[in-house]
Amino acid sequence: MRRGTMPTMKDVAQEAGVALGTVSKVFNDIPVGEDYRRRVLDAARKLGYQVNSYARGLKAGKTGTVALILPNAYDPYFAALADSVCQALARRGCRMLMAVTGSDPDAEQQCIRMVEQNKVDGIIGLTYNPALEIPASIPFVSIDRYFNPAVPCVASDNFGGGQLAAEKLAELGCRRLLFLRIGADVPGEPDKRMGGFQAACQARGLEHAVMALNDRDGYEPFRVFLRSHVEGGRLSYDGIFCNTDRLAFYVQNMLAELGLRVPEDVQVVGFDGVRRFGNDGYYCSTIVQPVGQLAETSVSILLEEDRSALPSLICLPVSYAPGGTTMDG
Amino acid sequence: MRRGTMPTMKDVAQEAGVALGTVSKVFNDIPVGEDYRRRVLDAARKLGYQVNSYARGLKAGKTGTVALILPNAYDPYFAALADSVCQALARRGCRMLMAVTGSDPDAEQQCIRMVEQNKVDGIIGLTYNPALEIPASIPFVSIDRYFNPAVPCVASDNFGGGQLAAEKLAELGCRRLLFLRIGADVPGEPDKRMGGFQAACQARGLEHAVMALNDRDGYEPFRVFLRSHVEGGRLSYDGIFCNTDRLAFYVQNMLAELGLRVPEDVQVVGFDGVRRFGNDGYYCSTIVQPVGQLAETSVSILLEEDRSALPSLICLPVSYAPGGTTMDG
DNA sequence: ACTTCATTATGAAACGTTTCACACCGATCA
DNA sequence: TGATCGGTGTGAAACGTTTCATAATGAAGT
Repeated sequence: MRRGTMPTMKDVAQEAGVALGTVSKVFNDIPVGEDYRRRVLDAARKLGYQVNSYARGLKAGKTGTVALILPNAYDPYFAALADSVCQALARRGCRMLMAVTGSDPDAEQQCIRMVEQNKVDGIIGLTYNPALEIPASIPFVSIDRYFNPAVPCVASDNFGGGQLAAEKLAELGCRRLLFLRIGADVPGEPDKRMGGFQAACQARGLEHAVMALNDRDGYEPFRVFLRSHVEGGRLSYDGIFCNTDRLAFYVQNMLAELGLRVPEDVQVVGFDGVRRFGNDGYYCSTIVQPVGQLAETSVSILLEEDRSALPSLICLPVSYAPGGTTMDG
Repeated sequence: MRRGTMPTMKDVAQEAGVALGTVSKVFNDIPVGEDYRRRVLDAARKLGYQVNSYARGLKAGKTGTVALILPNAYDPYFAALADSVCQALARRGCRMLMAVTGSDPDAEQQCIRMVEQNKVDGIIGLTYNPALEIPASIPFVSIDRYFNPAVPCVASDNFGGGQLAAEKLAELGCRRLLFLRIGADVPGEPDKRMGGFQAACQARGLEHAVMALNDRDGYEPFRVFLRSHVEGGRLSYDGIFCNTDRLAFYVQNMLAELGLRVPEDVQVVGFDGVRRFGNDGYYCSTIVQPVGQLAETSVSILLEEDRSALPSLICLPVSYAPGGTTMDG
């Protein structure tokens, strides 16, 4: 074998006294006589051979790499997702290429082009651009965004989560509910949280109101809104459902400013189930998204061989967890 | 051009009426006549051509991909680091391959083998295995771990951070300081936090004590320790420096349990500068690590062409930020 | 003993780049 | 006018795999 450079399949073939194709078969789990297999593996071990995945990627098209496109990597929900996806891929012997977009539609499109050129085996995207051009040549799974029936979407049961939140608040004694929503105007899954909430309120004949804001508006209008609904030291609502834990976190601070106690005066439920820093609890009472399952399901759909009959939307069950902002502890 | 498949350089060359090598030069920023350059770029745009990075990786060895190896992706400090590294790489037109190890030394070694086979241009690692075998063929930059002078390490000024914490607490009126440390027994940079703390205490003639625990011990022994040092409703210490914000977060809860008020009875300073969930503050008063600079510096050292005279240790300045657990707000 | 057939190893071709020795061209100079 | 030379475009070879048509082998049937 040539020195000073990584050994190649040819070197292994020579060392083992077999043909090049035989070595290739061994490393691709294609049946080969037991004695041949052994000779190849021994030679490979002896030389410290490792498959060059770039040569493989060039010839076979399969690269064992999947791209994850996220708005950012530091928000706890996205961070948890990235971690889970990375592990789910590792279990299958795949690598994760990560790209962050800052929620910018143009950056998202550019990321897709970038990973397309990188010949990944698939893309998992949590994106904000409904007009995203997805190359037909690369399998794509969308998380939380149901843009297009042709693109499989994996999401939590957002409608059910909205219902659950309203029902929990009602059970805990709330009579006048408020839904607070912040986010981009994406026609994705998360909007269904409101639908579920409203449906449950109507079914129970509960008084309820809704206030929705766009990300770029910031949280300030919520503060103004809440202040304007305080009368005689009491808020017109006794239960608030926020569409993210982050919003619920802010709302707690706003309520404290107004001299309102949580959960005694107002109960608050968030959405996401993001763990607290210390990982020993939640930031608030919340509807917990099954992040691990979300990742596992996305990966298995993405890597599914038979792409003829893929589901267009998979909803995963959510659950409720008390976190100190409701009367159940 | 052949249909139903991605265009290649050959297609572009044909379309533009130039040679293959000329197209290659254009896409590698090698000088070429202006008219040729234009013809090539026009043809490429028309065909929607994109360089196949696997073919490039095979021939040239450069892949434009860098691996980041982390214990996990969900801890806020690691998440922030991952986000920053991803952005720093993107600015340079590179992609980030992410691997998580769960702090397991064997998993770390396996990750290195995995990315080695993937022919990355370099590895940025935050690892716990001091005996890690790093292939000489791949540039490696270590974050926070100064294992080996031959491997460049980028870290915060941990010694200075320890000093700063002690000095701040002293300035704020503390007289009996306690250092609490948790973590793996890695002989890396973070241990210097204690050194700096002790040096500053000695320089000022301050009474001080230290308690250090291994990750696997959990936080419980700290609780026991603190309880045993309460006498007559007062703790024997009036200032606590924790080696991570996470620990400081737990310590706050423990102190509250003991009926001690933070910061009135005891002031607490953490380390890391992790932002709170809402990103509008810190979890505690803390020594802030310059995460963005850490990432930027690591990447630029990793991608440095001239590898003959690399620094073996780069210390980046830390700063202090009040976060509600000290008397300065 | 000869054919047939299934099984399995073989090695050349191809994947899409980069590189480099070479050819070409116009300019400079004796 | 002819030789020399720097500059620039050309295209064949090489990178390390996978694939596939072919050859070799051995077992079974006549």
